[in-house]
Amino acid sequence: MSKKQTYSIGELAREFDVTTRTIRFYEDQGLVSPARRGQTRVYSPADRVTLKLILRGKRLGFSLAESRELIQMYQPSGDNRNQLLALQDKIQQRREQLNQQLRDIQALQQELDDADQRCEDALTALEKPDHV
Amino acid sequence: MSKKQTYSIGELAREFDVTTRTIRFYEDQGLVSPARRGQTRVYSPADRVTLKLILRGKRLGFSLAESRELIQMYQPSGDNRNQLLALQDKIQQRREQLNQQLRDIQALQQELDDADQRCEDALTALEKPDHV
DNA sequence: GGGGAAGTTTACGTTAACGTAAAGTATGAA
DNA sequence: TTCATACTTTACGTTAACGTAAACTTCCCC
Repeated sequence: MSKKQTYSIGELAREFDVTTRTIRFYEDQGLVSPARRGQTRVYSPADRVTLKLILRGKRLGFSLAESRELIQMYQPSGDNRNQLLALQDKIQQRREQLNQQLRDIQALQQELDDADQRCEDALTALEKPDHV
Repeated sequence: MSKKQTYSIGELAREFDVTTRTIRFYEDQGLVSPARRGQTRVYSPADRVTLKLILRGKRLGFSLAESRELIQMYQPSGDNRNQLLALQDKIQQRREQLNQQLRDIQALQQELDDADQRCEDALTALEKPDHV
């Protein structure tokens, strides 16, 4: 009725612009565990979300190990108090890392603006060589 | 009068929490070019800024090649019009990449908040087992 | 003048994250 | 039936970003 319920490995590879090798590698590393129909992998919408998380992590420079942690934060095995507290600790650490990245991005944006301005100035100087 | 004018490789390594091997490696890759006093490397404040840029790039998941580009944006060889225009193009591409990272961070922050909330709920449920 | 600390070069080793190739299976169209 | 396409496993290859070790010089201190 609504969205597609399963995906082939090729479909996901095309959608996320990675190779099937990459997706199988993530499975090797225990990041996704698609169902099987015979030999063939069958991915659920939840698997697709997991892939999205991994690739978003990649764009932020996360290693696969870090992304694995993020994914586990999504499925808290909420029976043990200490595990939950440890998880909150990790969540807090991630928050701080993200805030650092935010500061880095803002600094870089400022510097790109400056660099752009210097380009403009240099171009203007080229157009009007001795216009005082 | 004001700040220190030169730095040894060891000083910078300590300040930025990397090994001297790392700093020499960056030199190998053409990212920094410190002066020499005899054999010994002598780093200027500008070299120090360059290192800062590299490490900030690292925190954002940039490769050294990408950081090299960023550094070159900082020192525009402002004599050629086409080079300047190409540089502005690259600056624009970087801007877009940073904006993507911003969106990724915001999405992740939201999800971390959700995950944290689920932890809280699970913990609360543990404390008050059958409080209706 | 003998350490010790910090610097140097050279070079092989290591890890992550896939790439690439080989060889086989399944399935639908012509 | 044969061909193309998409899937599978297995396994060796590759690149980036350093780590690590060896062997050497310089300088300072007691």
